This record gives sequence, structure tokens and C-alpha cells, in this order.
Amino acid sequence: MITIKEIARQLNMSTTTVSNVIHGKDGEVSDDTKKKVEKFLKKVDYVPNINARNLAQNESKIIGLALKARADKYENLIMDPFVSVLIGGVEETIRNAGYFMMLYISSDTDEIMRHVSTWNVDGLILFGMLNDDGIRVSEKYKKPIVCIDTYSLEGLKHFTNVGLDDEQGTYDMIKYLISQGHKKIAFLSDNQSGVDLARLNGYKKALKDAGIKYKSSNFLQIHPKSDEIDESLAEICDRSKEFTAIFCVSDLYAVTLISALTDRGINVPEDISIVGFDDNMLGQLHRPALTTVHQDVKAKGITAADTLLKQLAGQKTPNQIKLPTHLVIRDTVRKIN
Amino acid sequence: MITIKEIARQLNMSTTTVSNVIHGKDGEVSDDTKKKVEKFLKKVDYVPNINARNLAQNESKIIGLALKARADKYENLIMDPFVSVLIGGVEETIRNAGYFMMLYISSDTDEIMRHVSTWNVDGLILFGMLNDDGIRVSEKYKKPIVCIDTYSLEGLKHFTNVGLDDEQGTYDMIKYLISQGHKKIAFLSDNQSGVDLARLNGYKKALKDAGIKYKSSNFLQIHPKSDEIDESLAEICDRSKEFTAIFCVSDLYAVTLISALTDRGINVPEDISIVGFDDNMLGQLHRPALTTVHQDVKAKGITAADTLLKQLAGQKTPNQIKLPTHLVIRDTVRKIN
DNA sequence: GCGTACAACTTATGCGCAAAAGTAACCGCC
DNA sequence: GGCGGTTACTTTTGCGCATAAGTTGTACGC
Repeated sequence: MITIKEIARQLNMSTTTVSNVIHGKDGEVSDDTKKKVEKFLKKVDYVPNINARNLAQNESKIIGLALKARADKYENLIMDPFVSVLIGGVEETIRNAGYFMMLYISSDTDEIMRHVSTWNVDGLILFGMLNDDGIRVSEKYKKPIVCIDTYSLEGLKHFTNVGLDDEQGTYDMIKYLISQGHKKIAFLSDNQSGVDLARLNGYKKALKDAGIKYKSSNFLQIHPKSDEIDESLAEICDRSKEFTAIFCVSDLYAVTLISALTDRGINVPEDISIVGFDDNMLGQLHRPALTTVHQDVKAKGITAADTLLKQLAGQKTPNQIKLPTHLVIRDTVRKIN
Repeated sequence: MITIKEIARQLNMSTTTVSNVIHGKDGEVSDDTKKKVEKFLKKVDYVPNINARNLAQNESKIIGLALKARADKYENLIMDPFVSVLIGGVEETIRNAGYFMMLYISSDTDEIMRHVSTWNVDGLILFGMLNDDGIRVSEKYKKPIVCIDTYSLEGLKHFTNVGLDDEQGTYDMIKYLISQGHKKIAFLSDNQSGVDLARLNGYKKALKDAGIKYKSSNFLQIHPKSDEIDESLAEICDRSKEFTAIFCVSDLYAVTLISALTDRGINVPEDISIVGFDDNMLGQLHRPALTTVHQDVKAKGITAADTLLKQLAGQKTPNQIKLPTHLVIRDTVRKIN
């Protein structure tokens, strides 16, 4: 790798002059030398040593994307197309802005923090952090942080959140189910916090507005860990007669559930209606095609990255960005009387 | 961020002493000072500045994972669960070895090369490169390179390839189809090079061994670009009566095709048998569940990363690693007479 | 014809770290 | 008692870059 010093030596000039040309500092250098240097740079295919540059500038041009997986969801997380689309959106945006992306997947917040400080990343995008983790990280590192899908009022004082109007999206879907004659609607999720809680609230609100009483027994818990999922699916299938429709917090769960039901001879949507949330390829390719709440995951990644880049450029950004959702009516809901 | 210099000042000793403790150079430093320094390091939560360290050491502790997307497959690539599982496998392995992963997605080899040299990565994992690209990159940067799923005899002189026995896997599947009475078997792919070509060879070989003549018209070309895919699917569906079974080079294509067929009232496996390759969640969750060739994508990522780490440690590795495949018989193949 | 302003450079410094080279004290040994 | 060897340090250097500070040379105004 050729260095500025060597280039300067060969061109018989100072390193500062070369450096000035590299940084396009016109006015500091004559057109003549500028051309000469530029030609030479191209010839030797000069690439700056990023470590030296970063050391001198005290920046890194790296944006960290930390995916925190709950230990019990690890496999699931990385399998989910949601994640790769998100990564794709972030990477593309960051790269176009001249930044680099360092990906970090862990279930340990401390490990993530160590990683962040080691690399002195310029900014951080966090996904899947527990609410308090985001705060912990942001308090320790005074770098801009953008969280994705984090629900925490306290957190919003410390970082920007990019999310959805989860409550509204769910509300719309439940309202749609009710309009199709459904009253016994279950809510399937793996936890009752953050995003899932917001969706649960939308569910409750829609029921309430329709005069249907919320029953806690209609909250169906799925255990995503690979050695438990079959059991929890079996339980849910066994109880399927209690409901006419099940709202699942993700397409993944919806499709998984439909498979389990189908295997037991319970047909969707004839015997029971199933809806999801996300609108990813899983539901799109499924037959019957999944009725679901659409969210634009790539846009989420892009928005998160854009917001972070703005903050790095010193611009103000709202501390809460909610992307819209819309219903995608396909074939897994039956109209009943 | 506290520096070694500052620590040395506060402890009233030289930076070298501190540095020696950090690097565990016993014998260079007394137990007393060692303990003192270690205590202090813990107290101030010292984290080395990686840029300075890398500059001084001329290494980076970064492994680059470059995903090259053919421009027309970009969306597709990042959507495919294949990619996220692969990323997950690589990231996990690299992280456990104390390395970091920089992810780079691009359709431009030159851009990837620039990225590589900018960051002075210690090693590179390439996926989706055209065969010659890998050689170009490896000739320019004398760093260890591991390619995934690259078919190039020439390339194997320059780098290690981690792949599958694609030919055998396909051979086994076609043989199975034939054992189920199928003779008119189509081969669906989007190109005829690399992995797909190896699978095509397996297909041809199995036909030949069964005394069935290969017809080039049985090669079905799918155009994955979003504005062309519907058209090519329609074409294929229109011709579906010509075959009793279609081998698809990926589960994604298989499931996509089944959806298209189903939408036209053509049932799988009653009217036509469809098989895939990969065995990912797409086919697992599909009903009827997809009969496919299993490959362990995570193992692929892990193996690639492991191999690279070995090379970085100066160990010899084979220049060609083929992971095994096996058939997964599920419900998309009908036995015919 | 002298001071000033400015263009076009060069020299020097430091970012934080690792490591080579240097130093000083001490111990044992013939 | 002088010398090699060892221990436990310190001083110095340099990685490649950016930049602050310094140095020319020259055109211009009065």
C-alpha cells in the first residue's frame, strides 16, 4: 500500500500538498500541481489508510448495527427475512453516504457496548434491545443512537426511535376482522412488552370500540424456542375451536400456525381465519396468501440510517418516527355471520 | 476515552509498562505493578483505541464479508433467508474468535475491492462473486480469501472455496424423482453457470444413468427481476403440462412457482410435482411441505469463517471444501406410473 | 521602494499505540 | 571487584495521516 509520504517523495513535494489535493482543498494548491498529483494518485491507485485517518481525525466512519437477540430467539431472529431486509436497507443507505457498516449480533448488551467503544463507531443503530439497554448504551457513549422498534418513553429522551404505528395497524386489522363478522378473536404473541404490547393495545382498543369484552384467555402465548415451539403450537391448535380468528404478531408466526393447523386437518380460512403482521415473503408466497398488516421493513432500515446520518451531520431530528402501516387483504380471512 | 498515556501518568509509570500489562507480557513487569495496573484498568474501564492499535500493528482484526449481488437480483438476494442465515453463521464464528465483521453488499466488484483495501481487512469472505471476480480480488490483495459457492478451477489456485456437492445433491433428487415414476422432469434456474451449472450437470447425469435423453427445452429459465418474474412464471405455468415434475434450483423458486401454479388452478403435487434445493423455512412452512435437497447454510457460513481464521493463523487448509447434502422427502412429489 | 496581502507551498506536531532500544539496579560468581 | 545476566523498568521511535504553524516569492498599492 502506497502512502502519502511515498507519493510526496516521488513527486518531490510535501505530504501536505498531496493531502490537500486529496481533500480537494482548492486555493491551497495550484492547478498545475493539483493535476499532477491527481494523475499520480490515479496511476498508483492510492487508497488512504483508514486507521491512520481515523486516528488523526478521531472518527471512524463506521456505523454499528447491533442486533440484540434474546437468547431464546436467536435462531429465529436471524432466520427471519425481516432481519435481512432491515440489514439491507441500513447497509445501502450508509454505504451511499460514505460510511461503513459493522454488524454485531449478540444477546449480551455489555458485549455490544464493548464492541461499540472498541471501534469508536460514529453512531449506532440498535435493534431488538430491551428498552433499558438502549438507555444504558446511550448514557455511556455520547454518540448518536437510533433505535428500531423500541418502546420506551424514558428512552426517547436519549435516542431517536424509528418504529411503526403498531397500535393503529393492529387496530385496523382487528376492526377489519370484526367487519367480517368475527367476534372471538385471539391475539398470538410471544411476550407482552414493547412492540407486542403496543399491538395488544390496538387489539384491545378495537375490541372495546366494537363493544367486545377483552378476555385475557384470548391472549395466546407462543414459545419460539425450537424445543418448545411444537408444544405451544399444539396447545394453540387444540384451543382453536374457541376462536373464529387469530391475530398473530408476525407473518412468521402466522404462517407457522397455519402449517400446524393444516397438519391437524384444520383449514384456513374455512375453519379459522388467521392474520399476520409484517407482510413479508413468507405470507406473500403462502397459499392461501396471508392477510396481514403491511410494514415497509426496508424503509425502516433506510429511515433509521438516514436519521442517524442527519444527526451525525448535526441536524435535528424528531425523537420519534412512526412509519405508516396498511392492511393487505388476501385470502386467510373468511367472512362469517 | 482514556488512553494508555493518561493511565501511565496517573499511575506515575511509563506507557510501555501499562502496555505490557495489557498484553499480558509477564516477566516484563513485577507482580506488584501488574496488579496495580490491572486494578486501575478495570476501574477506568479501559478500551484500546483500535485505530491506533491497528495502525501500529498493521492489521485490522476485521474480516470483510462481501456479498455481491447481480444487479438484477439485488432485492432478491437480500430477501432470501439464505443470506441472513449465512451472515449469522459467519458473524458468530468471527466474533467468537475475537474478530469483527464488516458487511459489504454491492453489485460492483471494483467498489468491493476499494472497500477491502480501504479497511485493510485481514481476510475476506466472498459470496456471489462471479468466478473471475474472486481471482481479480485475490490477485490484487494478498490477503486470505474464502469464497462461498464459487465454481472455478482457476480460482482454486487463488483461494479456498466452500461449497456443496451440488452435482451429487441434484443427482440424488432427480434419481428420487425417477424412482417415483417421473420421466418428464424440467430443470428451473435463472442462469447456467457456477452452482446452477453444477446442479444442471447432476440433473443431466441422473437422466443419463436412467436412460432418459436430456432435452434442452426442459431447461426452464426464470427471470428474477421483479418486473419480469411474473411473465416468466406465466410462461412456465403455461408449459407445465409438458412435465410431470420440475426441479427448482432453490426453495425460493420452488415456492414461488408453486404459488403461481396454485393461482392457476394447477395443484401440487396432484397435477405436477415440484422440488426445491436449500431446505429453508420457506419450504418447511409451506403446505404441502416442500420436498427438497437439504443444505446446512449456517454450517456453510461457519465453515467459511473457520477456514479463513485457520488461514489467518497460518494453518494450511484444503482449497476446496464440499459440504454434504441430503434429500428431504416431504409432500410435493407424487408417485406416478 | 517599502509594506502588505496573498498564493503556494514546506516543516513540524500529534493522534494512541506497540515495540525496539536504552538504562539502572541488583545478584551471583569466578 | 569486575563482569555477565536478569529484572523492572523508561525513553524513543514510527505506523500514516491531518493540520497548525511557518516560509517563501511575488504582485499590488501608494
